Amino acid sequence: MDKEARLQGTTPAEHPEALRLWLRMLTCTQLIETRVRAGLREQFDTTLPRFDLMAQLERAPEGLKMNELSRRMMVTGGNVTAITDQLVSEGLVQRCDVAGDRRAYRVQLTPAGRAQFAAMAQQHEAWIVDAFAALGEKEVATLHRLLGRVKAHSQTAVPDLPSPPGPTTHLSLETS
Amino acid sequence: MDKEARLQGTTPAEHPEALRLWLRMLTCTQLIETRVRAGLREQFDTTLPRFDLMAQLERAPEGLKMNELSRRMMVTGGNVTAITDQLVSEGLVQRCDVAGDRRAYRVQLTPAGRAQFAAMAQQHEAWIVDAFAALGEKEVATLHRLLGRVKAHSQTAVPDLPSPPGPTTHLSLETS
DNA sequence: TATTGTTATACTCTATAACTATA
DNA sequence: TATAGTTATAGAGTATAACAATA
Repeated sequence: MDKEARLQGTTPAEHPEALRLWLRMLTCTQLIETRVRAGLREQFDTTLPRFDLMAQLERAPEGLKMNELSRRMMVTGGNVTAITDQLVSEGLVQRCDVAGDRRAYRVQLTPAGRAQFAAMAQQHEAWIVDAFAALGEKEVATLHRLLGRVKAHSQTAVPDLPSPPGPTTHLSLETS
Repeated sequence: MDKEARLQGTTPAEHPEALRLWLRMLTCTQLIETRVRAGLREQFDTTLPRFDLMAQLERAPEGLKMNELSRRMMVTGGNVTAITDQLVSEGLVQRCDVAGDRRAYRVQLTPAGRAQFAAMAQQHEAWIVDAFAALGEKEVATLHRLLGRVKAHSQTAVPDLPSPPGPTTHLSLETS
């Protein structure tokens, strides 16, 4: 590959700090995510995508179509079907017919699902609060603000990767 | 944005800022990671774990044992074998006998591997620098410092999850 | 018996694509 | 023909466990 030649001279390593920041951020994210996943599994026998799906429904009391769930979870349809099937079989969500379109239906939390989600959400928040307990209120705000800039830049830049392979999981919750 | 607020409204929510920060951080991480993965695949026909393995070797010119690679990559041995096999078959790394222990060997970058890694590392750094281009030097430093506190807290706390399921990938690079 | 590394297998999370049934 | 949803399959990335050879 002659790509080496082409890549020469792009950055003479002027910004190693960005690299260090990235690795640290990745480490933090993984530490927290691993903890959340383990907690969800051990305490609620569930997974992050399932939690995510229920979180979406919790915010839409009238229910969501598979369509909408897929879009909001940033995941393709087949996966949503599989997760929904599981949750239905456990009585946590239900599929309700949509009047006027016999192809579609709305997925809703059942009372049992709503109750379980409440418990999970509370515990989830506790994990997250703990994860950032080393920071003060102001520092959390600073972090949030700076990452907002990073996010905005990442989302607008690079139109040559328009519809990438897709996120790995459950990022859906950041709606902004 | 209003959806975020609605979500937080569901919980008693004394610390919704931590939750919002977490979701934003997760989004940022995934945006950058997705981009890096896509770039590695498209421009170098490789993956993040492969890149990570080569990065480890680049820092250890004398080579590393499978053992060491496994530990540094925070991944179990079978996976390291598989990745190493691939890289060997492409001539990017080689297995050298270890004098005095016929069970083990050292894995080293070949000259071709070293050359390819140099190109990849340069491009990788460019992606990362771009990802944080919205921030100034001081802000990058601030982020790095604050996340250092988060990391330290996450690593020391919660001894009840001693050896968790393990990270998803390539975090190894954060050595500190 | 302990350690190094390999092999075989399985699980999680995701994607693509072919398919059914409505519209 | 287009859309809603399902099914089947594949792939990346990881884990565990049984195994070989050597220590």
